[in-house]
Amino acid sequence: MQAEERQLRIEEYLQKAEFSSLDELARQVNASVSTVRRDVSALETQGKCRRTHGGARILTPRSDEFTFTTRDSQQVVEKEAIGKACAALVQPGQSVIMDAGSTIYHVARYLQDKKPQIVTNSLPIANLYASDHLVEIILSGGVIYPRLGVLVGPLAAETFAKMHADVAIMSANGITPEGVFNSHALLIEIQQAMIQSAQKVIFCFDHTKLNHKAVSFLCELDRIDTVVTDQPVPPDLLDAFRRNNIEVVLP
Amino acid sequence: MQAEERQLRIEEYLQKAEFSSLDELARQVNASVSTVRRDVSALETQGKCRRTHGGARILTPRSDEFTFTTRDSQQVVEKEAIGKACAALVQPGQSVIMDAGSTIYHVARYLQDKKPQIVTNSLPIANLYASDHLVEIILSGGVIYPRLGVLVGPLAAETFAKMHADVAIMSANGITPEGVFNSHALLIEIQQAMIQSAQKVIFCFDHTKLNHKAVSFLCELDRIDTVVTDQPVPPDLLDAFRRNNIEVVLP
DNA sequence: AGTTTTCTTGCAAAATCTTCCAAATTCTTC
DNA sequence: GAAGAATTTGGAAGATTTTGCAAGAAAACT
Repeated sequence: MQAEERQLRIEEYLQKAEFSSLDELARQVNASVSTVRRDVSALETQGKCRRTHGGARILTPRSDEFTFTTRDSQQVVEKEAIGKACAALVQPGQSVIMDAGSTIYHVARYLQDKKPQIVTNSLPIANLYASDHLVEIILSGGVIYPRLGVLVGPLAAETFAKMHADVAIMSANGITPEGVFNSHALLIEIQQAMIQSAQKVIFCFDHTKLNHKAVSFLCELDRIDTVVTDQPVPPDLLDAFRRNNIEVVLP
Repeated sequence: MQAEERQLRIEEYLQKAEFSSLDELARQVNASVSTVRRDVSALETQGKCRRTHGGARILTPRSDEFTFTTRDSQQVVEKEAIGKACAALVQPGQSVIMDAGSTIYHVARYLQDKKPQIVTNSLPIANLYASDHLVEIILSGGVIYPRLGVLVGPLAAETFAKMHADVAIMSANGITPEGVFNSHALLIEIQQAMIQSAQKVIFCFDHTKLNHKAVSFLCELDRIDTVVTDQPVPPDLLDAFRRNNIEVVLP
């Protein structure tokens, strides 16, 4: 590949991913880490991105929850790990319903090789693969919920009610032995439709969500097939998981 | 092969590929790398491409106009003018169906003050106002058409069939006294649904589209209420407009 | 403090560029 | 049509750039 083409592709990839490790970039453009490092340095002098330790990021991150701020850089690492582990559960060519939310966004980033068919109401995920010919994206309709870039409303719920997918990859605000809870009431109905339409249901939770309860009830544990999380599950919750035949996956 | 023909084909190939190595070009035109290198140098002095190490690239990055990296396309000035003029036709608070396409994107940019409710299948327009609380965006569902960022397919058509809006702001590839034409067959059905669902239909055409015919028929002139364009309309077309009570708006 | 990861620097291999030359092609002139 | 001149083409030698790797330095994590 040409040097300029490589740099352009790095730039484009960064636009979508906001942040990327040099390793990941090297894989993306099929070059060595050294070369990518030099490319990123060149792009930095052109003012097109900023180098960080181990990677690069775009200058103007999107102004929503997907922003990688230094504040929750720790969280990002965990979400990356969850994302990678969860993506590994998807088989090549499967149809995947994907929830909106930053954790699920990180799952999406690792799905490219699986050539999946993704059905989602998440604008960031849609943008991630908007010009990728390997990944087919079906976007639900709906009203854009400003800050989050999520499509909500009856149009979105209808879309998922009509769909059938192999897997649903979901997230929520909390999970306890009593079930899964979310704080965005607007999303509940849509998420329930997503769960209804999928053969297999995978939930992703970072450890802060375990045994945490939020306002609205989303679903019973028995609808869940797999939980992906980043730390060992507390005993009482693990018991509940066992009773409901929920598989637990750690990175 | 003639030298000129070779250079023409190199130029054409670059237009398609955006980047190419000399090796690849040599294979394309069936000549040696040395020869192709000279050709590329010649094309560079003519200002038709730029040499890079190991290859060449076109000067104007192939901005699919829709690509989210806000790269500029040709005729930006005209499109801006049309966009501004067209936006002025929208009343505050109206519901507006917006077609996908670069011209309409420029209309969208000037709509913020009108606090409109926008219904669209254009991902770039959706992104434009994704985190704006003044403009409500309803995105149609659908499959993302890779490089264009347009939502297509039955889901999209259905959405518009169910909608009702005050205005539809549309574009197409050409307009003649016989009607409006577009080249993307995938979009025709969706655009027809858009036109059907709107009280008032506005079409935007830059002057290159006037009296230009494309593959697929989109609609008759009598469905149009207003045409916004950037140069005076040719007499025969203007006659047809008058017969169909079409108002013409120039910036 | 010690371990791991990443960065820098220097270097050698690979790829590419320039320059030059000879063969091939085309053009000119007779 | 043929001989000679001019141009184009393909390739080779040496210069230059790019690339990937490795060792020590710096930074981050535990």
